[in-house]
Amino acid sequence: MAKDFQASKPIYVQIADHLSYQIVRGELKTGEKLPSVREMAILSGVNPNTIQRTYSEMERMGIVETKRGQGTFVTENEHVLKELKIRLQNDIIAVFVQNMKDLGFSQEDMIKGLQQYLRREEM
Amino acid sequence: MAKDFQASKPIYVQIADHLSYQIVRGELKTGEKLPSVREMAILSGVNPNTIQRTYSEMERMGIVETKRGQGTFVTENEHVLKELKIRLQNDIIAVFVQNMKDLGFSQEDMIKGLQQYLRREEM
Amino acid sequence: MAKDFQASKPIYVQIADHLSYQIVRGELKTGEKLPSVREMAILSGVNPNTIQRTYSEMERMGIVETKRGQGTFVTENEHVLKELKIRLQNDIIAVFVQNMKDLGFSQEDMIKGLQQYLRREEM
Amino acid sequence: MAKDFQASKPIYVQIADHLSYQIVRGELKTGEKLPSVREMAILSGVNPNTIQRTYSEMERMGIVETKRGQGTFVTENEHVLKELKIRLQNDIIAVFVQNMKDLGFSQEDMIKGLQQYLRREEM
DNA sequence: GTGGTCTAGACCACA
DNA sequence: GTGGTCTAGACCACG
Repeated sequence: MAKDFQASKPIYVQIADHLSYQIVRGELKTGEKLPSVREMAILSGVNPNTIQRTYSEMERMGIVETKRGQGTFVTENEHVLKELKIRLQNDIIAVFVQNMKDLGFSQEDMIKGLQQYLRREEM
Repeated sequence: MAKDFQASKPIYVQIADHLSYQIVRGELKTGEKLPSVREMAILSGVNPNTIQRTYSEMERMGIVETKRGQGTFVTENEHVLKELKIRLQNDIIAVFVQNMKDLGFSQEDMIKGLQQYLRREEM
Repeated sequence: MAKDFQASKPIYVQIADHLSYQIVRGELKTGEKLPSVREMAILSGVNPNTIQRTYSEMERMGIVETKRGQGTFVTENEHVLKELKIRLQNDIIAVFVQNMKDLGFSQEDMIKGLQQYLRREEM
Repeated sequence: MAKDFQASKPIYVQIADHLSYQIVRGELKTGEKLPSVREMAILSGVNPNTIQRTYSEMERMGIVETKRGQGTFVTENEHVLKELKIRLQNDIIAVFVQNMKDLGFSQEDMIKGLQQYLRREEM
């Protein structure tokens, strides 16, 4: 037990997630060009191949579209973006629920705890 | 070089968190003896100094008590444990709320999303 | 015009197609273990990374399943294999029809030509 | 090294096939002059010797006729062109039948599959 | 052993 | 310039 320090997701997934967040939040707008593979590699401090894989995965998921010789662009398919948002939301909730469960909280506790937290924050 | 995505928390904090979780969940019971610094270091694959720091921090927070020549024990102060649970819960909720905010969800959305998720999971 | 000599598909796709054929023809049976990435790399005379990609793609398509530390296996999902056969068949027919069209044959000609060919071959 | 998958046919044969297709489809008309060896070499990005060989082969098959000092022309012998078309058609069908066989389809399956495909395409 | 990830550096096709 | 593919060699986690 307890040997999984740094058991982080693959870098190419981390970057994909990061970009997905930016897209969902509108920081990267629909149709907008992403940094080129090489640029992004420098920005992220990783090898271009890793970014290549990130972009490939995102294309496979329909989040971006690549045009040879032109670049990689955020899809304009709103449906895909909506699904993406739902997926990301689900992941967040799943982590939350798991953690709360681990702490021994019931479902009711979770909702109450969240409501209290939000009420406090509002003030 | 250049592989430090998601700059994880210091190892000694990670271990402290991990132990705190175990305590709150009752896997480590109140009054129970923790593994010695050396044992824990081997279990965690970490330098004993790191564990020393973990235990010091936890003692500072009142979560554990060390008795010279005997070892480190989970506190029997129920109030502290209760506070600990609340603090961990708070951290989880804070992360959740931040992530949901980043995705552009309102407070109302968060609660509704959570409720839906729990309802789905129940089935 | 006419500059696309050797415009062959990527090697990793060629190998995937080759394996798919073997699977559909039953030379690689359902549940059977494929050669390891390294073995296959030597057999094919390519870099292990290329085979890795081949296997990844095939897993993504559900044709094979990989078990960490054990190997890569032909799926036992008959439905997927059926779909695969249909897809491969479709590809073959599409090429055939395109070529025949290029030669100026009508749809009727294609069928008649095929029937004649088969009749001749039977004898 | 080791990149010769799908050992493609010799280039001079590829070019001959390509020209034959154009002739059969009427893009190169009977009696029409083909590009000179040097022109064709540049167009194809190939050594003139290779084109020379292409033209020689095609002459041997009676598909073209070369006139010293004038150039190379598509034959006006309709019979040869007819045979050429039949030969090309045969090659296409042979490949198709072989591939379908490899996939485990019977002769009946082939015809049915083709008919279905054409019917689908019509829509 | 297995597959999975990553790097470094190369060449290609497209525009 | 762009993305796409491939190689060579390395390290990791899993069993």
